[in-house]
Amino acid sequence: MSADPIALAESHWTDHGWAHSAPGMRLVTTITRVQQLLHQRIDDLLRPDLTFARYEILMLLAFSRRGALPMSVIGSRLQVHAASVTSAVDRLERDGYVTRERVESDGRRVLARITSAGRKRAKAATDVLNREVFDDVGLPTATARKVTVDLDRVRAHLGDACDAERE
Amino acid sequence: MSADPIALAESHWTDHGWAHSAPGMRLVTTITRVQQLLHQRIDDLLRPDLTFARYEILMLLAFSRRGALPMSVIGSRLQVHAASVTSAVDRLERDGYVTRERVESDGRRVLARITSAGRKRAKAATDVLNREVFDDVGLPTATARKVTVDLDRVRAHLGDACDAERE
DNA sequence: ACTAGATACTTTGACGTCCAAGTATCTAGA
DNA sequence: TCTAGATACTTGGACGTCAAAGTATCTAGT
Repeated sequence: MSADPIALAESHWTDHGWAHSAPGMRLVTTITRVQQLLHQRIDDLLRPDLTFARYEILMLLAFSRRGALPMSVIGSRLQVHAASVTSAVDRLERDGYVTRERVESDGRRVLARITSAGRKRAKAATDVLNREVFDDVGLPTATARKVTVDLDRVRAHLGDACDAERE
Repeated sequence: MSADPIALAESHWTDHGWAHSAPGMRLVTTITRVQQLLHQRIDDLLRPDLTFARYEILMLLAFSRRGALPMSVIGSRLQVHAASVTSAVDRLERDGYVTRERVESDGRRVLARITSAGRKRAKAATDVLNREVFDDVGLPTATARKVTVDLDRVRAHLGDACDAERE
């Protein structure tokens, strides 16, 4: 019997009469585990002043035309809750990578703006992540692309608007 | 241009000269997003008394020979930090699904034991998750298996001991 | 001109993640 | 017999997730 906890769980599923659900269960658990490993690795590389969540916000701002975006747009683009954006931007502001300013023409809106220290940190973080994570995820590029296409179908199935719907 | 935030990010990556890293970045971000969607869906189905983390512990105990396991074994099997096990078992105990008892022969060890209410809840939760998530993840079974195999290679690459190492 | 409803953001709280530190117990070796 | 080092678990804290609620601002319609 395998020592892999996920393979073990699949065996249990089958033994208990849920063979039909076992492949789906194994895929879901595997996705959860891979995400956990990736995030541990990425957070290790970005420590102590960045996490993946904060890094994503910095990159979004770095890519934007004026280096600033309303908080609601950040939440929408990263597909996270407004409260999560508030929390992460709080820390980026604390560390001097971002500033916040109210939009004069619409008092409801807050712009998060990347600072030059933030741009510099974003660049350094990207260099590390490209080199240590993204350049080699353990699959040949063609396979990585194929897995992404398949996972886009899972995203579409779960309600995400993504490119899988255009195929 | 695509409205998919992840596809957009890949375009930015390529535009900034990081084309080599772009497929890896897209896969990593897609895995993160799929995991987020899956967990939102699963937690919605298990609310209000279970989360995926707690459900996994219940299933581990339900599958075990005596319906009880030391906390350290739970952490090891689920590959989470001991403090996370403490937190989740606290809540399972609060809700009457699990009890805790110190091992007489080894005072360091605490056994978590599933109660009959816990078994019943685990069964009901499995029925719901099998029907609503695992039976149809948006991919044909053969494709789901193939993606799992590929993600196992990513796990192995990141240091997990799993079946990918035996192939 | 006014207001109900919508939008934007923050705050509070629960949750589970990990890290670091603390407490309790066990054990191999001297 | 004793103790240093190891093991097991809990606690405190930071973090980011979401839900719910609160506060502030905007706007379409009357």
